[in-house]
Amino acid sequence: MENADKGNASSREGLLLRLGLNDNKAGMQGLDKEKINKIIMEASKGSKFYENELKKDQQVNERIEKILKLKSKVTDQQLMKAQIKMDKLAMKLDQSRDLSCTIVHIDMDAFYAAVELRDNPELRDKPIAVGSMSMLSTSNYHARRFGVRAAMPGFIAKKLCPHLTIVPLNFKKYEEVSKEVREILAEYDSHFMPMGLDEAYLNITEYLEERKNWPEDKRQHFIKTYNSALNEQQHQQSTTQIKPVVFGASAEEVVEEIRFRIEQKTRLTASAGIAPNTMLAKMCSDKNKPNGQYRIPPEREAVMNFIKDLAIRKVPGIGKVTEKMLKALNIVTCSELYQQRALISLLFSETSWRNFLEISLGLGSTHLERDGERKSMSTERTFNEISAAEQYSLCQELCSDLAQDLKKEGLKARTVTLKLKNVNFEVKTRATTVMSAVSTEEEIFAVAKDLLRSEMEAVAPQPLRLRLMGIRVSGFLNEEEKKYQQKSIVNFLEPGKHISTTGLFPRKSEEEIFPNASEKESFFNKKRATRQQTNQAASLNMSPNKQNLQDMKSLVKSVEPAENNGAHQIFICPVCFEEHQDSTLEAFNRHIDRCLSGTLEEDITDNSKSWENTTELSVNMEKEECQKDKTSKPQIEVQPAEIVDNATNRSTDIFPKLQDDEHSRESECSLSSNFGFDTCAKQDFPSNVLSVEKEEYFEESSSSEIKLPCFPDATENKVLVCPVCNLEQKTTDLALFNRHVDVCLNKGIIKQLTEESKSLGILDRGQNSTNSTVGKKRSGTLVPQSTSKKAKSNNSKCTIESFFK
DNA sequence: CGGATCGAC
DNA sequence: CTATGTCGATCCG
Repeated sequence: MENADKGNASSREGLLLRLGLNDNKAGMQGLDKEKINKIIMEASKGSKFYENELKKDQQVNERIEKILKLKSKVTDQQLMKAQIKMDKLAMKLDQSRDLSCTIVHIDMDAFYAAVELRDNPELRDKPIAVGSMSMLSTSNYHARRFGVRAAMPGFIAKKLCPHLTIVPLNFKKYEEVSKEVREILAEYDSHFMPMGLDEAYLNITEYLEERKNWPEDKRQHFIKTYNSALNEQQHQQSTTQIKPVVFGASAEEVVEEIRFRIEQKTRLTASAGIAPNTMLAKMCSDKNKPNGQYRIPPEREAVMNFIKDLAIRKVPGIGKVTEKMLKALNIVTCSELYQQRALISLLFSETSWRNFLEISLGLGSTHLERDGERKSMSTERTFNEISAAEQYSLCQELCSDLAQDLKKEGLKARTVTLKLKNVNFEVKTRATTVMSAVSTEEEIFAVAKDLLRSEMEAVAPQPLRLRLMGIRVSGFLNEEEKKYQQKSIVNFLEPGKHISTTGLFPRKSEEEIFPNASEKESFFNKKRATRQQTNQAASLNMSPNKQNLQDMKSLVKSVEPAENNGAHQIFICPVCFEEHQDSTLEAFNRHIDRCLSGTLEEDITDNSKSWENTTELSVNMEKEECQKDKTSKPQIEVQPAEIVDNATNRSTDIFPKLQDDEHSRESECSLSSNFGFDTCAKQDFPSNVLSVEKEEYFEESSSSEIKLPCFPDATENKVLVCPVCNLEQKTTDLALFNRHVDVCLNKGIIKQLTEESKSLGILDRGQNSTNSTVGKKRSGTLVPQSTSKKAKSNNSKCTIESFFK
């Protein structure tokens, strides 16, 4: 589905984006951008929703300020080091670039709206949107000219476009159509990956190979012509298959064929992108939409060209917040993202900057991984404010729905999360992980209800004023765990009983708080009445408070007389899952304690250990176990460090003072900051100055014999580019170059831009933007520390306030 | 683990 | 009147 905000990077600021303001290319019949913005603003102003948007926007601004503060503390040395690190990585990535795949992204045009239009010819040529007065899923292109977009509430859309027809959602229909489309897609790639109902990725690499040998008749299709004046049945009769069409074997023609067949079969159009990886393919499908396609040929240069001036906002995974943060760093396009790689690596998390680097090199995944196992399942509902009793009922209903879904997939979950959104649109989530996994309505509700109650108590005596409630379950048991779960001691606790990690104090029962809850809303009550019976018994509260510990003890003990008079009670340790025939509870407890402490050596008997201790411990234990599993993530290394030279095994200072010639045994290594977009340096740094982790260093040095890739238009042999100012140096003399770098570092030489650099277009926008737009739209272009501090403060301010004027 | 946030459809 | 529902990922504490 189209994203309301996408393609809108040039719009003023984040908030406007969030509200769905958009540009209107040449609004012939529609509204122009100014009008659209005004209307949306008027409709939004003062609403709770809007207030909350302001708040969120403010939070983003605070994040930006933090980042800018961080930036101002970055030293030139750090930057330089980072530059080298990133260049090395960039080169490595570039070297392993895989252009051998042909990935296709298919995107149905205005899908829901198109389906509705197809089935309702009267609506043709009218602006329509699919959804409700409170939320639109999509709109047709006609409506978009009025600024009506997906994710916009219908009532605002109506203000923008009073003649707008809003059609309610028909999910079943869309699913059917989607299925028809998928049948076609499967012929080209049986492992294609659907993304929602209207999009899919295909890897047609293999298919293309096969098709090369196909005879013409296998590539032939027939055109059915539809007369829109006829109805469906008449179509069937009147369409004789006449004109044959033959599609070739090239990627383009194959995709033409796919789109042709989709249109023939569904009478709906699709757009498509063809590229060597998914990221590019996705962006390509956007390029000639609607009803068009675009291909990036599998050449490095073509990729780089496409990426070059592309707004980062177009990149899948970069949303409005990231866009705004990068914009604060003066980064709007992908080449700017590349240029700032050193800085970025110091300001963002490793996963983020690695991602950014790959984006800026036009890299993406070349294979379609089928989605792994489900991680969570949830359901949520928005409603008008309701009473506390109704909130409980609703909660139960959600649990019921969820339980049904869980049943379909046969899943059991360990974590239950309650999501609440209050009438001010503030969202809160509260979660508990239980020892005994849950799957039935009662089990889930037993947990969710406690969470809900806690939240109620937190604001009491005020009621919780909610507009949305949701329940999510996660932490699913795998097959093995499901078996264990049946055997283990937790089964002694009745299903649904849980050991809460929160709420260590006794709570009032539900009835205490809402004495007449069951008398209030009759409609909820029928269900409720029946459920409560089953529930009441099972969920009297199992938080590990003292009262409940009693319950737990008695639960365990209660099993004992029945079987064998307590003589040889069989317990299953909740930690190691082994069976124990301890004669007493204490003995068993000691075992658990040992298990928990990790030592199964002979115990130092401690009779004071109680269930209380063990249960608390076992909860903590569970946590620790989980944390052990997590792979510790590597820290970003900013400190000047030592690195051991592979060959000589001696420590060398890492700071990149360039060594003189003789030491530079070399492969080619770029220090250029305009890697891929402009002329690049091909001079290697001596490897002992490389500021990378050791492993990487070794890797690199072992591969340093093989030829490193050339960048597209790298022409001359030895062009040195200063890692500080990003400029080419005319000299090839390392000593001279070093001096330049030193000067750069010491004095912040950035202003001294050479003319040829300008003409190459490798300059930062910020660096030479002394133009007049500053203070208007693009206010506060960020300039590297040395030149302007005013710009910075300017920047953080240019948000909503300016809009109000 | 729990909570908040982002991003996509 | 009237601003979604579901899911995965990531970051921080």
